[in-house]
Amino acid sequence: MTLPAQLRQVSSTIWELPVSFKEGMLVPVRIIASEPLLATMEAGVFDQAANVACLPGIVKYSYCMPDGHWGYGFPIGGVAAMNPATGVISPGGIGFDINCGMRLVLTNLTEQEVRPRLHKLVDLMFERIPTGVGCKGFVKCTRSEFRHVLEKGSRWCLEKGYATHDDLKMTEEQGSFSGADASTCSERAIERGVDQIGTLGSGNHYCEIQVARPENIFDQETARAFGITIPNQVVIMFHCGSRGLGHQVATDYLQTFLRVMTKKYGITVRDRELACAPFRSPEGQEYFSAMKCAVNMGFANRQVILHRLREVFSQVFRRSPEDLGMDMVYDVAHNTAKLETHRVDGKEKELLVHRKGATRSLGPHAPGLPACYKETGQPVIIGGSMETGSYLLAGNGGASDTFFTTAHGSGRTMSRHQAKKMTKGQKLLGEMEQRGIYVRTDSYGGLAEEAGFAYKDIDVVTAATEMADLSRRVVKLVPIGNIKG
DNA sequence: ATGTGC
Repeated sequence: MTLPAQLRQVSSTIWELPVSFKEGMLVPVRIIASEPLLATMEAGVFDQAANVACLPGIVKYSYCMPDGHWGYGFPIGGVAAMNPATGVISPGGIGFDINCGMRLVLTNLTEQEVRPRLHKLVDLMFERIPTGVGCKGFVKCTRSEFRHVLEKGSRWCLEKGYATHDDLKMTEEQGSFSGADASTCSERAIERGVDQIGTLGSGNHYCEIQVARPENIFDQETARAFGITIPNQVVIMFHCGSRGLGHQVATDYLQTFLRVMTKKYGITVRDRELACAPFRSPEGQEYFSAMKCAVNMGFANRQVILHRLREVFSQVFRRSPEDLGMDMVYDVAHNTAKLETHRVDGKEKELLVHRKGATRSLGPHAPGLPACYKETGQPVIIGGSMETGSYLLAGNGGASDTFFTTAHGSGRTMSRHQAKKMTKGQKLLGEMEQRGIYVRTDSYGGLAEEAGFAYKDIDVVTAATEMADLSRRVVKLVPIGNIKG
């Protein structure tokens, strides 16, 4: 595709569109990418990032990460920091799946120990962790109890025996965003979410058994600090979010914002999908609270899935989760908005940072890091396609430019429809099995949509984040077992 | 992404 004529190369990994690119732009666009990745980006990405640059209160740049692609309103991979006093909050800058995120869990097992029981393990995971559209979890929860989940996140899990103190320590914001008031979530949102705690969902959500092969370790010292200490160590990575609850919250407030944005607040946007409200307005604050509830649902969801995983491994290997070393490396969200303090033009400022398909990436010594990661920087978990593997990285100081943010995944290269035309789920499953990856899925059609060829090369994406100094590669993790929605 | 969209 032809790049916009006004796109200017700032460095080997920074590409800038000036405010003259589009009428109404308040700040320039900055695309962070290597040249080959930039060439694969759709025209829509530049257009959408430029639309975001027009949003009231945006500070510094409208960013797009190296895995950026076309999304709802904002590009996926979009990062926008707003001045909270003058700026807006926009659901399109967070995504429908609020607190979609990644969790990585250690074991002290090796691939050699797991292989003989892999089928049993994956089958039991598939049985115990509900997958697919509309799936329900095992946690029986009244609506009023569910409101506690929304207000407390992982802290609720700790109270109910689904979490350890260490789990909370190893979760972004300790698995609980403060200021979540469940009364800002509609009854419909609560209805959709109440029986979905501990469920994986569908689409690109998965739970994977992976191996850290010695030849895939990029940074031995940091790998050790993150708990990767044994050759061919088995780890578990999973990807899911806040399910129906987050989706309904996004839907509800998009509607509200469309109603009040122009009429009440006089804001016009370049695209209806950028519906927003002033952050300090009643509507903006209500959405911010409901979004936090969805964030907490996302953390609780992943925490209960971890609880089930511990039971499954315990049953198959006849050892306790402690004995199996099933400790968390980290849990990090990639669809949120957060009030954070950042240094802008030499001054500390509080900003509302939208990250949509973009991962927080704190560098060494950043406040908010668990003590054990002070020297290494934050573990960053980037999921690739189910065929090609995923990465554990570490946050770098250089990410301060992007408000401490890096990429989140591979990014699709083709539509789900197109991918489904190119292969059949059952055929793919057989091919993967031959290559030593055992997969169970709720939907063969859904599996075909997630084929490796439908995604950008994760090696290229993570290399670009390293070149741009946003995060550095620690270890590539390759799949041997996978359950999918 | 989503009790899947026209």
